[in-house]
Amino acid sequence: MKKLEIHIKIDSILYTKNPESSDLGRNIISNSIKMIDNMGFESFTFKKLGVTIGSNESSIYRYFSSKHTLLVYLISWYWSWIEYKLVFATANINSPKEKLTKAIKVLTDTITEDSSYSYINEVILHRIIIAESAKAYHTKDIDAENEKGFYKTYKKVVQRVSDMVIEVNPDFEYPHMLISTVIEGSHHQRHFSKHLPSLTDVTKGKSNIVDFYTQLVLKTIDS
Amino acid sequence: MKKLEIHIKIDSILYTKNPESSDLGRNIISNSIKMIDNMGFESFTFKKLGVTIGSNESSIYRYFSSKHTLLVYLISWYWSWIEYKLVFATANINSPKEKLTKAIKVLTDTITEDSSYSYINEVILHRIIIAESAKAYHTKDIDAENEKGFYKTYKKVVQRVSDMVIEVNPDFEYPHMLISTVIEGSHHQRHFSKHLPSLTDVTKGKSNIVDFYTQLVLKTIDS
DNA sequence: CAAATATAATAGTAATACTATTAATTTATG
DNA sequence: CATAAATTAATAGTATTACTATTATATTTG
Repeated sequence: MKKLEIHIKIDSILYTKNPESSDLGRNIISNSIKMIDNMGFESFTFKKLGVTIGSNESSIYRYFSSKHTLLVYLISWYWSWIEYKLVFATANINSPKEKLTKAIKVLTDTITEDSSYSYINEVILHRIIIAESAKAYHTKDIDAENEKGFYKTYKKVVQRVSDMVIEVNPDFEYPHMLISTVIEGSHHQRHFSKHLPSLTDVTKGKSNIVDFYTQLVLKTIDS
Repeated sequence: MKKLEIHIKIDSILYTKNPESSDLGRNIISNSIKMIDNMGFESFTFKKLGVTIGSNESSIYRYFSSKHTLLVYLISWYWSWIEYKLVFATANINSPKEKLTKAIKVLTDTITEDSSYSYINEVILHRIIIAESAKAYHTKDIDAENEKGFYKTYKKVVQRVSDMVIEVNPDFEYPHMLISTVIEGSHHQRHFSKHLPSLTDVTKGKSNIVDFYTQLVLKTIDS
């Protein structure tokens, strides 16, 4: 069966020229994802990207004003995609608890399959989110960027799942804290399990992370 | 009453020359803390530090081989200090639950007072931990650095509090995940409450963060 | 007081994260 | 189909960074 071709629209504040609008733009996106994953965000440069895509550094600057904005673009795309997955996973489910459980799975699970309809490899992008996204909002410019709407899609996801928490327990006081803790926490756990395993209790094969955060949420909001 | 003068010993892998051993070294530490807090880790350079302390860039390199190792040194100092606070806060308390509660407070609370015995301002250092520490372990070199023992003090703290979790509930399967989630989570919440408040439920004046994580831990490990 | 050590001063390097200019190529439209 | 407009490539250049290396001058210590 053919996959549903969703289209994720990205706010124009996140680019100078829309990368979806040309081959070069799409090449910038798909190859920057691969390269950031391979060499890490610090080592990644527009010059190196230009070499691998057979294009010039200055041409890339016509799409993104800096490598930081490119990272923010990727992160924003990721959260829009997660929101789409959330909507899909929770559609037509009446039980608030079941809905929330499904949502937590979407937020905390691994991504195993690239949807292949687009030039964006979600499996690799997920690794970038885990390894690099903290760098995006740990800058001195965060307030200015937030005002421009750079983190809107992330905030939307947190809001959406916080609403599900409230559906389960309307008296729970800290839904946003809980959900942002789960999101950031699960990313940390995946990072730690790879590099600082003594900070986790991840055992091979088992998807402990999903279990752990599901239990954590359900027990915490239990009244 | 005079404050207890504790001494925090830092492993020699974390410096080239021990900064505690000279005025210049102590100046490097105390001023780098102030400067990183003021301008952010990216904008901070050894050249700028040299200018403010009236010393030469190359002299600073005799203490730390890079600004990254300096950051790791500061983080390591912070976790040793937290471990000391943990031991102190939980001494002579018999109830496992009370002990754990005190420990969570140490991990998640604000730092309001600089202990003033040393050249290290803990209030400012805490801000650096919140804003910059993620950058230390989100590098391509993390595995090599971890092997050298760069993150030992952090891991010790997680282990110590995980043990307290097990004291309360010996059957709980994910103590390390829980505690590292609490630590990273509380730092995120403090960062978000300042810059992306819609991701939190922090209301002015109240120490919601301590409350939230205390509830979260106790409920999650409740059998 | 001499030797060892620490620090300062100076210079230099490769790379980064851009900006600016001009030229070549492609695409749109009248 | 021709011309303008837009896009991309090529080249060059800049200030800064994160260092390293060398030499000179202080300072400490045995």
